[in-house]
Amino acid sequence: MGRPPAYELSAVVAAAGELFWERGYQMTSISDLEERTGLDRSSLYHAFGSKQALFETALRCYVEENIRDRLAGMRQAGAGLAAVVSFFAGMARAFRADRARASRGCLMVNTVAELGAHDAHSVLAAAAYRDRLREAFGTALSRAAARGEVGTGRVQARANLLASTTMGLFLTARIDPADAGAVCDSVAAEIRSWRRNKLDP
Amino acid sequence: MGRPPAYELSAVVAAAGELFWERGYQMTSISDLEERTGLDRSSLYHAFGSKQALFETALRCYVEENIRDRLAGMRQAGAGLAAVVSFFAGMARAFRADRARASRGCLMVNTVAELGAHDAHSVLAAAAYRDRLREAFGTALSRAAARGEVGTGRVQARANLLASTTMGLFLTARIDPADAGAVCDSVAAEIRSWRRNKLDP
DNA sequence: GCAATAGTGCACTGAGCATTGTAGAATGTC
DNA sequence: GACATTCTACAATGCTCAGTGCACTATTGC
Repeated sequence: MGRPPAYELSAVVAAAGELFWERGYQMTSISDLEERTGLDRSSLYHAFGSKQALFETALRCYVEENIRDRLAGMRQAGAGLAAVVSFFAGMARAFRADRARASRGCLMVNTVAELGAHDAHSVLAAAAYRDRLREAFGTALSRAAARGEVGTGRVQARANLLASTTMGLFLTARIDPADAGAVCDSVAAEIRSWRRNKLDP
Repeated sequence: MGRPPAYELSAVVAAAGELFWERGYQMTSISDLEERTGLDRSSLYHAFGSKQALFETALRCYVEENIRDRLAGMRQAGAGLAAVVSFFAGMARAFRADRARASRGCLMVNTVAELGAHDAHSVLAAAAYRDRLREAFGTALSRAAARGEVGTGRVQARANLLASTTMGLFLTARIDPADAGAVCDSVAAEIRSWRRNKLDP
């Protein structure tokens, strides 16, 4: 009972996330959020409690929306080295497809750089994000190793390296999206060269 | 003539840079800068004109102080693949030696993530920073190729990739410095594996 | 010592910020 | 249709911020 909300919560969170993604946490004011979401500040505070809480919700939503699908290909049963290459090919495509969007980089990456040690939550969220990347790369590389596509020795080290590289790509995209696309191609080429030579022992 | 300054300009710039590095541009207030530098805001404004101008000066100083020496090893005449490996070994050492400092990442990386497209100067500075990294990696890899340590085909692509990876490492360090050290080791291992097998054509 | 010059200390300004309070509007239940 | 409940609009709160104005101090050149 009571008056029904005039908005859809998920749409508000998504709109807020876009704004935080464009401008960063601190440069986004409540007034900006009012304008973008169409809600009055009183409604925002009623629904989320604080700017910080809205941001955390938006960040969580962002990660789900933007990462899950991207990593899905590497978690499939048939995934292997090609799936890892595809991930970076997809990144390259995304960077080239929408320059403006690509130049925002990644909200999670931007957040850890902006708030870092001053906000415990963002460090935890960033660690979780990093671990999801690592796990996905690790899964695909493990399968590649099981199939003999690559050696078994450096699977986790390489997965961690690729997670770090992915974050670096988002930063590179903030400097120049088209250039970041080219670096994605280089990463893909490097990964392809991990393929064990059939003549090797 | 006139009253002499009671401070040393370079020390003030360095102190301001440290603060910006710890807290980021926006979270650093003029009051914070007064406290850290020991100068009154009137002196700061007299010397630099604005918070933005002080930041740009501090950023320039930071890049010179922190990057030049790091890259020096790769610009020497005798540099090759080992110099590139050494660069990442040095990064690993630094990350492990001072956790608190390492968790600040890199001021330039943080800045491009925080201010990004909203401050044209920071994008230009970041591009220059990226290009310095690329050039240093490119120089060392070219020499390595000339000596036959690695193939000649992917030198610049790999240099760009390593520049991107380096930025990713600084972000990784913001999440967990010790872990970033481990990733540095993985990068070094990967680079070593670029060494052309002596039995190859 | 007496200008002229340059640096400093302190109070102040106006703007913008996140957050809150309150009055009213829209719903369900009886 | 009255009530409880939930949402919304708008105004105001107290606070911090970047930047400024001004009186004062320390120096140089004469």
